[in-house]
Amino acid sequence: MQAPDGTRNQILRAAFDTLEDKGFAAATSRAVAERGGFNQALVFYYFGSMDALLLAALDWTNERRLSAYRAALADAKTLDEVFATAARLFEEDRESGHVTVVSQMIAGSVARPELAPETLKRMQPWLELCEQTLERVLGTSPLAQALPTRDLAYAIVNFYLGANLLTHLEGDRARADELLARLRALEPLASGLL
Amino acid sequence: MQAPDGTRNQILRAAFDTLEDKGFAAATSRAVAERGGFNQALVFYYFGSMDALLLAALDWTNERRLSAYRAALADAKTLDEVFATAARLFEEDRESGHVTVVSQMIAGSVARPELAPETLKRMQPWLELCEQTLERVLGTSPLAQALPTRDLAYAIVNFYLGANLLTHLEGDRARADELLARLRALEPLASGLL
Amino acid sequence: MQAPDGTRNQILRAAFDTLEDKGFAAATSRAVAERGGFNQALVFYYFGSMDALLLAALDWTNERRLSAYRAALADAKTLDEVFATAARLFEEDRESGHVTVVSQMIAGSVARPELAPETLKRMQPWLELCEQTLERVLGTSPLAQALPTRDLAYAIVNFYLGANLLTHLEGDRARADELLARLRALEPLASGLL
Amino acid sequence: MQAPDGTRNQILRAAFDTLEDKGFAAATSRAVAERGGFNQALVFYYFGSMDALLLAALDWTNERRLSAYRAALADAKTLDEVFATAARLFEEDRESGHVTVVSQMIAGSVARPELAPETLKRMQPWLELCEQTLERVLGTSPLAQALPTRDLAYAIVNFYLGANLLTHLEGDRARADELLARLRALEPLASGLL
DNA sequence: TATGAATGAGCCTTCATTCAT
DNA sequence: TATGAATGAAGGCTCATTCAT
Repeated sequence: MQAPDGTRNQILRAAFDTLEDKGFAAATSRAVAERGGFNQALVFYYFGSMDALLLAALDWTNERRLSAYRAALADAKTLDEVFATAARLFEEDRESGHVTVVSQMIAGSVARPELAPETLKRMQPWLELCEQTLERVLGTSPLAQALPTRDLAYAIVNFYLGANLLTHLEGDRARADELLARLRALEPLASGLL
Repeated sequence: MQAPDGTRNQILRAAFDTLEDKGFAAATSRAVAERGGFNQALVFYYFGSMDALLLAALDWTNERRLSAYRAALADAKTLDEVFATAARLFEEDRESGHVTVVSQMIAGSVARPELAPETLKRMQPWLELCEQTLERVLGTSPLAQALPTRDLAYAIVNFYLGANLLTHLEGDRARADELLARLRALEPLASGLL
Repeated sequence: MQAPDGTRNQILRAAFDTLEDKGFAAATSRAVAERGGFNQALVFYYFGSMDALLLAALDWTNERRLSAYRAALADAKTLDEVFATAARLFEEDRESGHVTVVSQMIAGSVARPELAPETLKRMQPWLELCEQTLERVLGTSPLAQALPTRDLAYAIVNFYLGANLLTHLEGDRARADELLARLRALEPLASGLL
Repeated sequence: MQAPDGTRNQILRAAFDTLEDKGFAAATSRAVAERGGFNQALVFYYFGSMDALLLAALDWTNERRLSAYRAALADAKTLDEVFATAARLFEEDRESGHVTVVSQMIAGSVARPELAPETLKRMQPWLELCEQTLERVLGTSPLAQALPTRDLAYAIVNFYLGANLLTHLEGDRARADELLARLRALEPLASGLL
């Protein structure tokens, strides 16, 4: 009962973890196996190829986070609430390594073009969720007219990815935290524009 | 005078080109040598290691672009002019592959931690240039008070990197172009806030 | 009675088929299991090892074909009849893949020396059958005196194996068919020599 | 001066030797490197792939043997002389392992279909040489009319390949030698038929 | 009887790097 | 300055085989 498909999940976790703190180029089957403490051949037994494993790891984190986002954002009605919720979720993402894995997969897709369409496909739900949420909150406000929700969603996701890259490079999150705090402080101003 | 260090520059170019369209994980000494049409061992003769070459390539593009940015922005006094200039420069960056190389180096620094501090060091001038320019243009305007130039600079660079990742993944720049056009259209609004 | 050892035979068939059209070096337990649609471990459950399975597959086809040859040749009294019968049987062999499997096992025995004595043992009945048949038909004719039946039998089997190799390589049987037709046409000449 | 292209030839020799006494399925890059006493990666440095190396080894022995055959057969005018020469050349082939390598490559081409057309291409010169020689010696004799030289050539090559397989399996050449001696004794008879 | 999971060894190939020339 | 040759380590992946169930 407790852990059906235990090994498969173990591999998925190990792949995710490796991607997170060793990065795409170092996420080799050997590295994943070592991290997870299992035999290297199991990667291929369960997933067939490294590409498939990496994409499965992306799916795994995507699903987990998407449902968290959806659940949390469903209750957020005002811009204020959305800001607060998003800040918390984003914090969780960083904590869990989700954004890092996503950005590593995107960056890695340049070296491995076969991954690109698959990775892109997995980004779409985020763009849609972001757009829908903005639509609901901003509606037909002047701000949404100046910058359509579709474009704003794109900007936010871009920012989100870039922020992760830099944060990782810096090794600490102080500067990103500072920026986030500033942005949150802007919310009343933004709310005023509605 | 004729062509001092001709080969060295050739290698630099080849490394840059490879990073740009094959990505960090595929930027091997062999790939670079093949692209540039020279002997693989020359990489080590001139640069000592792949890490050093990659960083040198980053320096190379950084210097070129930084001086272009500095020259162009020096003349931009108003927010309007900065917007116009930045849009043109950014377009050049995308055209030349500069942003791609930067983001690949940043993403690759996760797999190769020795690169991280070096890569980070090479990002600082951009953050500074961005901040100084904002400072000059926004000065003590209300906008700069709500969002300090330092934070705004950080946000802009983040966005700039993330945008490149997604654009590369999508394979075409339509969506990024659209967003950029929208942002430019916001300038009068921003100017009004000053 | 119904289907004793159904699975065992299924494995045998799959091994035979795999040997026939993938060849010795590609006749892996996985390939056999996939071809037969059963679990890979069954190979070892029923046969203990791949070597044993391959030899069993050789036995299987050998037995089937040997009894067919014996039955058919028993009725052939004259050289004429032997020629006709052998041509038909040989055609069946090629159709069924028998010769291919035999030659693949022989060739593969170089890479896997443990197989060699076992494979050789399984070739003896053919040499004997061939010799006995020749003996019966050629008897003490001048031809048999010039080329003893034992040697002629050896020559025929050699030819038979080599012909299969080349035919397989060419991908079509046109040239072998042509040669066979020519040889059959020689029969009156040979009969005349008796 | 002494050994230009030394290593390349060393690899070729090692590949040939491995093919000869370990067989196709065991002719791995490691096995070849170990046999030749060089680094495994050199195989790929010089030949790019195992397939390419194996084919190069086939070329190597083919060229050596073909020129020996051509030189020797050029002087053979009568059937008698051809018989004597061929017997000597064939003996050399067996001594040097040439036939074994050829038959292993042919047999192995079943497992590795990409090799098949290349291997086949390398068999053509033999069929042609054999046919031309027969043509020259048998001319328009009754024997050549009963069994066209083209077909006879095909038969001889088939026999040649099959004989090698069986000989290898038996581990000693006694029986093949015996057969060969018998065939040579038939020459006066064949000459009589001209 | 049958199977899914697991493993250690080995496969071909590519890596960054060194070195003699 | 430049190169071809060479290497040990590591890459993804498949192998025959075992074992608990």
